[in-house]
Amino acid sequence: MTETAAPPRRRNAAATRAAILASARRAFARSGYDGAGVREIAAGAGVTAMLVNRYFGSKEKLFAEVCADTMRDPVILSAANLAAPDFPAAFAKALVQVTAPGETPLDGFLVLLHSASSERAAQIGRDWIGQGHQTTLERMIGGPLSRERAALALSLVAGLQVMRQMMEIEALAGARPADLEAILIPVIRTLFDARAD
Amino acid sequence: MTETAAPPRRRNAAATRAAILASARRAFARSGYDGAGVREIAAGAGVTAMLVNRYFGSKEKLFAEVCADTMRDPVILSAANLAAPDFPAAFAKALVQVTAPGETPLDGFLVLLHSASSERAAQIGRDWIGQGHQTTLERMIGGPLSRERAALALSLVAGLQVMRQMMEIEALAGARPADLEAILIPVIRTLFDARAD
DNA sequence: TCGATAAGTATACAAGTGAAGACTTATGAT
DNA sequence: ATCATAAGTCTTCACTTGTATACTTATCGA
Repeated sequence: MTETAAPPRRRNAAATRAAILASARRAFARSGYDGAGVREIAAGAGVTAMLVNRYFGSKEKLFAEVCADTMRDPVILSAANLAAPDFPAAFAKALVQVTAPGETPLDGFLVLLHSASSERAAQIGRDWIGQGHQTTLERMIGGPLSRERAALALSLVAGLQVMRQMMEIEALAGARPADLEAILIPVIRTLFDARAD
Repeated sequence: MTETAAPPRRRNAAATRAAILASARRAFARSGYDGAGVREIAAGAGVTAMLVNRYFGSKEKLFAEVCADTMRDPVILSAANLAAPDFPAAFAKALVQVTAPGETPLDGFLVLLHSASSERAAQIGRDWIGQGHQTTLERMIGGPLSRERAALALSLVAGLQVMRQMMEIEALAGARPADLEAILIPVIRTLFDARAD
C-alpha cells in the first residue's frame, strides 16, 4: 500500500521524480491543491518533503506539472471515440467509464474540481478545457449552438465526476454501468442533435 | 466594502450571529471550507475571530450550520416548479437560472463543491442530496430507473454550477439563457422519459 | 580504490491556522 | 443610579504549512 517496499531504496532520480509526481496526482485528486500537503505527497512517494521542492521548485510548480501531466490524454475524446460510427453513444459509454468511482485512473477533471478554490487551478482548468476538449467537441457536434452544446456536454462530465467520485452519491456510485449508459445514450443524442424541437 | 459602517456598532446578539452566518456563507462559497479562515469570516461580519467560536462553537459547527441554512430552500425543486404542468421544461429553466454566474443568490451546491475536499462537507452533501432533492425528484420522475435518472439530473445541476460559476467557462458563463434553455429542455425531457429507446 | 557529485535527510524557521482563557465594556432590569 | 450579565476583544498557545540551509551518504567514473 505504501509503495513497493523496494529493498534498500535505490537512488534513482528519474524514478523518484516519477514517484513524487504520481503521489502528487493522487493526493491532489483526493484532497485538492490546498488540502494536499507537501509532506503527505512526499510520504506517498516514500521520500522526504524537501525532495519535492528539490525536484519541482515549489508546491505550485508541482501542481502545474501534475495538471499538465494529467491532462495530456483526453480520455473521453480519445481517437477511438472520435472515430466511432455512433459518436453520441461512444461518448456516453466513455462518460460512464471515465467517471466510475473508486481508485480508477481518473481524469484531470477531479484534480481541478477539488482544487478550484484556488484561482491558479481554475485558470489552468479554463485553459485546458477551452483549448482542448471544448474545441474538439464543438467541431464534432457542429450545427447551431454547437459551442453551447459542447460546453453542456463537458458540464455533464464534470457533474458526473462530482457526484460519482467526489460525493459518492450512492444512486450513481453504485449504479450498474449498463443502466447509466441506457439512460445517457438518448440524452447525449438529444444534446448533440442540432434540430430545434 | 467592509460592511456597513454602522454608527457605533450596537450590541445585538441575533444580528451579529446572522452577520457571521452570512459572511461565512459567502466565504465558504468563494473559497471552500479549508480556504476560508475564521478571521476572514469574522472580518466580513465586522467582528473578531473569537466571536465566531463563541457563537458557533467551532469552525466545523459553523460550516454545518451554513450548509443546513443554505440548503433549506431547494430552489430547483421549489413548489412552483413541482406544480408546473410541464415539469421538465420548468426544471430546465430553473436549472439555467440557479446556475447563472456572478453574484447570484447561489445554491448550497457551490459551498459543497468548493469544500468537497474535506470529508465532512462530502458527508453533509450526501445527506442533503439523498434525503432531500434525490427523493423528491425521483418521485416526480417515476418509472424504471427513476433513481438513477434523478441522480443524473442532479449531476447536471452540479456540472453546470461547476462550469458556469466555479470555472467560469466562457461558453456557458457568457451564453444567453434562452439558448441554454432551448438546448436543455429537450435534453431534460429525454432524461425524464422512462420509455426505453 | 577513492573521492566528486548527485541523492536524500534532518533541523529549523517564519507565517498562518483554529482555538482558549482572561479581560473589558455596553446593556437593561431593578 | 447601579450592578449583574451578556457581548465583544486581546493576547496567547499549540499546531501545521511551505520552504531554506546545512548535513549525510550512496553511486560511479577515474
